[in-house]
Amino acid sequence: MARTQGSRSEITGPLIRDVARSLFAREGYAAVSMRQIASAVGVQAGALYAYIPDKQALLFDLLESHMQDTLASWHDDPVNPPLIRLEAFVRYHIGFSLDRTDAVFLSYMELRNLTPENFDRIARLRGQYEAALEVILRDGQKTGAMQFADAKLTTLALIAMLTGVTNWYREGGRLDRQRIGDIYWSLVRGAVGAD
Amino acid sequence: MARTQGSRSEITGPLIRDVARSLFAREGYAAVSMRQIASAVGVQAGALYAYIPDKQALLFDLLESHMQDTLASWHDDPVNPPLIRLEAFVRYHIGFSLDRTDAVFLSYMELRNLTPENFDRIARLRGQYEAALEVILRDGQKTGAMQFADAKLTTLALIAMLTGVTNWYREGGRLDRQRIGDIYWSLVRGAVGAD
DNA sequence: GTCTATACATCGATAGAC
DNA sequence: GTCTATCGATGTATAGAC
Repeated sequence: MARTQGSRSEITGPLIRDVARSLFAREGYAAVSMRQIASAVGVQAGALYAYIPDKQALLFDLLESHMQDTLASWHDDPVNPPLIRLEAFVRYHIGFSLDRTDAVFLSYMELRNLTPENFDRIARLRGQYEAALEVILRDGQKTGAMQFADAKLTTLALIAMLTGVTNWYREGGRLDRQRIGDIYWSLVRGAVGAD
Repeated sequence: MARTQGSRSEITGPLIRDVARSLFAREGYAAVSMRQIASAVGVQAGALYAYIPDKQALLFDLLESHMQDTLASWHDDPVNPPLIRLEAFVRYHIGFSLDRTDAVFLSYMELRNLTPENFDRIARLRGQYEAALEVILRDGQKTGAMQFADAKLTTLALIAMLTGVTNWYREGGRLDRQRIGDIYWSLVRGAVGAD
């Protein structure tokens, strides 16, 4: 199977996604042109369409793969005490989010630029992730290790709080990741009445 | 001072801002055209430029006036105990945000579409608002009414948590505003170690 | 697989009539 | 103050050569 001259499909495909993720995060989906993406990749605009059907599919692919990664990388062990599981979730969510700030940003910033069908699919994945935290909270409530008024609201409140880290964190800043995890865990522990 | 025929400046001006705020929030600044705004207002696109210099100024005006409203409506009384002041802030922030979900959404969603100069001005206003919460937390820490590791991080974490309400709240939903305020206040009270 | 070239729509903003 | 008309730039996407 001879290679076409100039063919670099094995790197161009992923590169398009990397470039698009970065540009979308920085300037917004609607503000970024296909020409701009192509230029950063190092090809002409027309060449992009050998890899993706259209711009919308590119955005959806970025959001879907991010949500699937997020779900697939989280491992909960219901055998452990709820507080141990909650601490693991907090540290996982912060670490995972800080490793992919662009994707995290896109995943709640560009939902409105998805078609209704694509939006529903992403919302479903997001719901699954929220459920992963909610089940821990409900278990903790059951065993008496945690105390709060509403598991659903607490789930949404905690995820919003944790995800907010991506808005201000800068590599090499005042606090390292371990310390940030410690601080947020103590906030969460208090919020769920586990002191 | 005779009115020009067809002139409706006293309503068209504010209407442009209302329409733009709503459209920008729903579809994003970059995705909304001036023709779209004009159509929703009920004029032709060219007429918009009698009220605003350009699209960028329209966005900046929306964000700036929202941040100034947010700052101007908040009243803190340093004489009160820190926990009382914190509860007031929590309820104020939730209530004020839910009254203006579009503006709140824009104010952290469209920052990247501001020119650098405009961005700096909005960031400065945002910093003032964060400082309003931070001073309460530091006072609470001083008096021993609150306990947490880092006042700056706690400030950002709490604001992210509270603002998140705008992402899921729907009028006529399962919980009314009073109840939502109660639930979030108990989460915050726990987070700052005030139990 | 990538290029050049281009079709066709739409963009922000302006000019001049009324 | 608003209209019609339009400029010049830019948008997504496609066609056909190599």
